Amino acid sequence: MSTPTKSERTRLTAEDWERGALDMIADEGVNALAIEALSKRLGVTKGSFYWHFRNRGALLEAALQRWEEHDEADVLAKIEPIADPRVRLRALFDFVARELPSHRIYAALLKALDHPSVLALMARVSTRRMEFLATAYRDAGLPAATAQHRARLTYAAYVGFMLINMTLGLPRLSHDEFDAYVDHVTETLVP
Amino acid sequence: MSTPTKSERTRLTAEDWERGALDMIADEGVNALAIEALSKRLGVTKGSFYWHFRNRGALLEAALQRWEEHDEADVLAKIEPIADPRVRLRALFDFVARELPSHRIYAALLKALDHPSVLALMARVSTRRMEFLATAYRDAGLPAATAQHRARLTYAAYVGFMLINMTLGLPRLSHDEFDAYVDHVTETLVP
DNA sequence: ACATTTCCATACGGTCGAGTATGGTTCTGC
DNA sequence: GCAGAACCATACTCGACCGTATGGAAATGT
Repeated sequence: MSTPTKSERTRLTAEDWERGALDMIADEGVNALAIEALSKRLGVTKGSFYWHFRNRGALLEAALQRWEEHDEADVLAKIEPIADPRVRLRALFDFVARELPSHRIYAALLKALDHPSVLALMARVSTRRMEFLATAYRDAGLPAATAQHRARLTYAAYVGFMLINMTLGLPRLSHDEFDAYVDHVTETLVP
Repeated sequence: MSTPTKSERTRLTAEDWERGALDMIADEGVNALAIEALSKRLGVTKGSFYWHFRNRGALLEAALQRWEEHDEADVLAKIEPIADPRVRLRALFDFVARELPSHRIYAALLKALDHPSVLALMARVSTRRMEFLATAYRDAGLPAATAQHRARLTYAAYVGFMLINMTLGLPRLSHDEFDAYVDHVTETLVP
């Protein structure tokens, strides 16, 4: 009855390191991602790490790519099929409320734009999400140019909100306040 | 005819170090602010630095405080007296277009929220600016609660725009595109 | 003019974390 | 049940900075 997926005392794989790296990023930020600290967290030593990866940058790159492909894509996958643009956009904002691991990582990455890899990733993600929003607004009947602007504004509001509420240590909105805010935003931004 | 303000071969003061630090932050980011590198930049050695400051943290703290008091305050000072809220908000957005040193630093700080001092500063600045916006919206006739939400939304859009356009390496908007965007934003957000 | 303060150079010690070298242990195929 | 591969531990080196110690040069008062 050996359960190899259980994290008891089994040997590690590259994927384990990547997941561990993402956990660590979510908890302590990108700059805190040190391989010796992560090794301790995983119950091994550096010797293990340097068998799986060439160096620290390779791990970060792999972890970010994993996040981009999995978590990031999941968000759009769950929202994209929603037909009504109003509901679709509303769903997008609602995602921010829940403290999904994906969003915790997003917020952590927002704090680490110093790093070139993180910067490049966020640039890709941002353009992708803005295009998604532009499509939604066109579906809602806005002319192309207006939809483009509104998409930019909406994404800016989104990322700005993430920054203000999750990244900065400002007093968090209560549940009711957040609902009222989201209502206000949808009324203001969604045609 | 000695011109002591000229940066030829004069001795340094604490203020010089603070300004130099801000320049360096604007150019290469907060994490690149190393005292030996800054010393070289200023044409002296570490020995000078440790006469003026206790350590690196003290310099960063002083530089940030300087920015907060001077550059930061200047922005509001120029905008606050504008009576018409529409024009006032418009002016605020217009400031983003110009590559003022103050904004370059703001963008650099946005990339370094990992650092506690930077985080605390940005939290202060954000609340201050949001309150400023809330006042503007109340002056424009919005009810208090709505004004609060709209202020949050506007500031989120502002900081998000800074992030997308200045911090991330995305293709910058042309002058015309920017104007069109600002028009769209003011029409959408300003009552 | 000379003493004192102010400012800077040089040289050193100390830390933190990345990366390497090398050998030991555990798995897997045959 | 052993050979080779996969995985990990231990013990280093090395570079980048921070911070300190100390003496010298430049300004400034008297």
